[in-house]
Amino acid sequence: MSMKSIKVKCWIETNGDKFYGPGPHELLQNIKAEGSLSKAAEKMQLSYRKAWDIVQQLNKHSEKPLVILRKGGKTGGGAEVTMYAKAVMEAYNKLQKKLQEVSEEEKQLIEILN
Amino acid sequence: MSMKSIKVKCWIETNGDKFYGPGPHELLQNIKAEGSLSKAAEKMQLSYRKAWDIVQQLNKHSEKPLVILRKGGKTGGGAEVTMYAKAVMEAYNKLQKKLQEVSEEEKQLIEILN
DNA sequence: GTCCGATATATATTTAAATACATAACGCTT
DNA sequence: AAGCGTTATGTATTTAAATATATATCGGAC
Repeated sequence: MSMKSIKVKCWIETNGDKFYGPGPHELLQNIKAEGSLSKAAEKMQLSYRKAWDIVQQLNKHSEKPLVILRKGGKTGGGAEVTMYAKAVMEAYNKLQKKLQEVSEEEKQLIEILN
Repeated sequence: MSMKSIKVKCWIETNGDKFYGPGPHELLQNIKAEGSLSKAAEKMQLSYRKAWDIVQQLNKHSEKPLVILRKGGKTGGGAEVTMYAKAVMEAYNKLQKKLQEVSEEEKQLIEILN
């Protein structure tokens, strides 16, 4: 037997460039949980440099900022996601979940392959 | 204004490895149209080598072959997709189309972003 | 049996992405 | 003013994917 399964991925583009997808989404989740960009990156085995770049792109192409980065202070600094980001994350979760459900209802392709 | 749009991609995995997705799908379409693997690859700006590898993986992980390659003969050789492949292609098209529709109905994410 | 146009396959090169590394800057604490 | 933990940023290195190149093979046509 072959054990085939359907996967779905969705993302947002702006002017044909990727803006928000699984990678940024996971990063935001980790920032929310850790309160630190470096820890968030480490958690998903991503270089800090790359994680920082992602945050720049997100904020640059968004009407309102998604992530606030602070340096210095008693904790050395930190990162947090905005309320706005939380709304985006939730809507994205909802869409991804729905798409996965739809793909699993549509059994035709899997049946043919097995 | 930001001109944001939702994109969706689906694919089939077997044992956690990608089996059938947008790339192979486009290649099969081109093989069907051209009757030649080299022409099919050229059409989508893909190296022949890579296209050939994709065909091997497709046939290797499928119950029935998806592509038949022939060498020699009056035309020098050629490639064709099987009836089975045509069924897979159609089912995949249908699923991809449906997912795109669902994603566009779910306006919530786009509304938030704009 | 030579030529033609396609597939078959190994190896080398190129390319793009990601990582690694190094160093600076910040602001609070002591 | 020195130390801390974090963000900030340029540059070098590594890695993986894809391509390029070269050559062999097949089988019908002439």
